[in-house]
Amino acid sequence: MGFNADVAAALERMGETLELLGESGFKVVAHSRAARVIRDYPQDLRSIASDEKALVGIEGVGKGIAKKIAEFAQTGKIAEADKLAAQVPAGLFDVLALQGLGPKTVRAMWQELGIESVADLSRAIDDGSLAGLPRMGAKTIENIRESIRFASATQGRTRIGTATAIAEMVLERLRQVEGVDRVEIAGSLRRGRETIGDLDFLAVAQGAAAERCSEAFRTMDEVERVLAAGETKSSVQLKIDRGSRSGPVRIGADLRVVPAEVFGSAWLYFTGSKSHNVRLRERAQKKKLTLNEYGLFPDDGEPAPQSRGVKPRASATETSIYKALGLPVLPPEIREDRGELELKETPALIEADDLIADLHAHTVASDGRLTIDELAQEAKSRGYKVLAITDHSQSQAIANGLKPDRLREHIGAIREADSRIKGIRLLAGSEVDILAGGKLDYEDDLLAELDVVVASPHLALKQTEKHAMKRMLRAIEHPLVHIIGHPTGRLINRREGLPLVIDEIVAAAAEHDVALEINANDRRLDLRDTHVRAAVEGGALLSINCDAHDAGHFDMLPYGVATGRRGWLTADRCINAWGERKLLNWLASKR
DNA sequence: GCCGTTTTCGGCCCGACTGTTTTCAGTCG
Repeated sequence: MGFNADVAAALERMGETLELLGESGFKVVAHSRAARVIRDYPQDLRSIASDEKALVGIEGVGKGIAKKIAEFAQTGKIAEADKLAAQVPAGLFDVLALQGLGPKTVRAMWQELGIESVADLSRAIDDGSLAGLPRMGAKTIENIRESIRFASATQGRTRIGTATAIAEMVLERLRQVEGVDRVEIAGSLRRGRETIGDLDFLAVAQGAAAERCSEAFRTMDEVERVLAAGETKSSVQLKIDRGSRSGPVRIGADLRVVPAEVFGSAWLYFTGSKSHNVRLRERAQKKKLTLNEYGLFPDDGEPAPQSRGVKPRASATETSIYKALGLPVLPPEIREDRGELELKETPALIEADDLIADLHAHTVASDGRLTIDELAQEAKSRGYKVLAITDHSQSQAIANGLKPDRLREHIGAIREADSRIKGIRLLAGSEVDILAGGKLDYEDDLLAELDVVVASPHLALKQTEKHAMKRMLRAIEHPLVHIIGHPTGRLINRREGLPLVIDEIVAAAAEHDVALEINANDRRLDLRDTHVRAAVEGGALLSINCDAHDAGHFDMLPYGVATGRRGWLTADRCINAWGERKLLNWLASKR
């Protein structure tokens, strides 16, 4: 999708290539780190690609990478990367991606046995030639066989909603184990990432209880494979059959069991992100301290202070460690090494309780499951004070979109319900299609009758950047539009969505006082976290909505809120978190 | 390849676990 993502992918691949060619690990890490920073960068780097000084100003980008970015902007490729890639068989990257196989082993397979793909590897297992490699015993081979099987049965990272449901099931089980004082989620799920690689759990227990906890974890019915079973750490692969069309969900899960006095340092460590942790350790080193999962210790130059009886400066809580490092306490969602260590105080990020309004919901009039009354009662029961009912517009024939006369009738029904139902304010709205050329799906006189216009792209989502930008800017500039719904139209793991230059979209939204949606549905989460960050930096308003088509969809609000928090969103910039009067005044100002 | 109020060269975060080894390399997070 955008330029940054393309450059990042090229650098990522280059790092893997260097790894397979046996280059220094530090060089590899430098490439993958630059790739990550560039992928997350809130501004489109194309605009500064010729400005080497500006590029080098980005953390993790030096002269070498800056030149590659400039080259990529000019020619669409990196000559050196292509030259290196030509030396490595393309199929080898899939081998490197297998669980348990790293660069050293894959390189040996390639150099010694001519293995160039997963298929080659399978053959080498079957014909016995793999066993000829050093350190390649029967168990290792069996593990590789299993990893190949697991990889072919898994499709990438798991959506946060699915991962949350599985994690809660595991939590409940572990919390029932006798003598286990506490169990918490860590890892990317705690940080609220849109997709989850592995589930991470942290338990507080000691002695026999710790063993019982690990045992309970490894013997759950859903465990398909045990990868590690140590004293403090267990690692498994889960298979959960949820009776869904897409088949069973497979996901890895790790459990660490620690005593209560080191809980904080362990939780910090296992929550990550990895690069946030690296930053914290660097910070610790500058203060002549050393940080690991057992605590923050004075650095005496020797390793493993915890096992030498050294007393930690902090370890029981995350708060105590951040404080001892001279940092504000940083919420998990922003622990991504995206500049959070520069913060002077804990940011007041938006919380679910701040939201008094949902401004995007569907009824049976189009493709929702609930009537106006049912939807209103559901929203009210969840504590909302304002609900906008926004059924689909006429072009969405497949979703039973409303023709103008039906919409006029619907507006009347919503107003009638609003006068009758107490305790929640109902607004008449529409989720209006932004047609391929940027025109809206209703005439202006009808749009003007609506309290809320959410303008969204649904069709023609494979447009070129040029067409997509023209289309979306036209919608943003429309004076009757309040919110741009799921602005890119992406579906996680399924569809890229429109290739938008996000800082230009943000600038236009800020200029025209239009809010950009964070659609909380975990299939969408659109805008995504890095886009939200760009919007926050660029001064645009945001709107977090559940896009409810059914009662249960309101349960997805936390994912939208987490995405907002990951983008450093504060309540004052989110229209759903404004007071009722301020919100209604703002909506009315566009009428 | 990146980075620098001790450095423009010489560092670069830290530990658990596994499997194959007689003391450790490789992988992972």
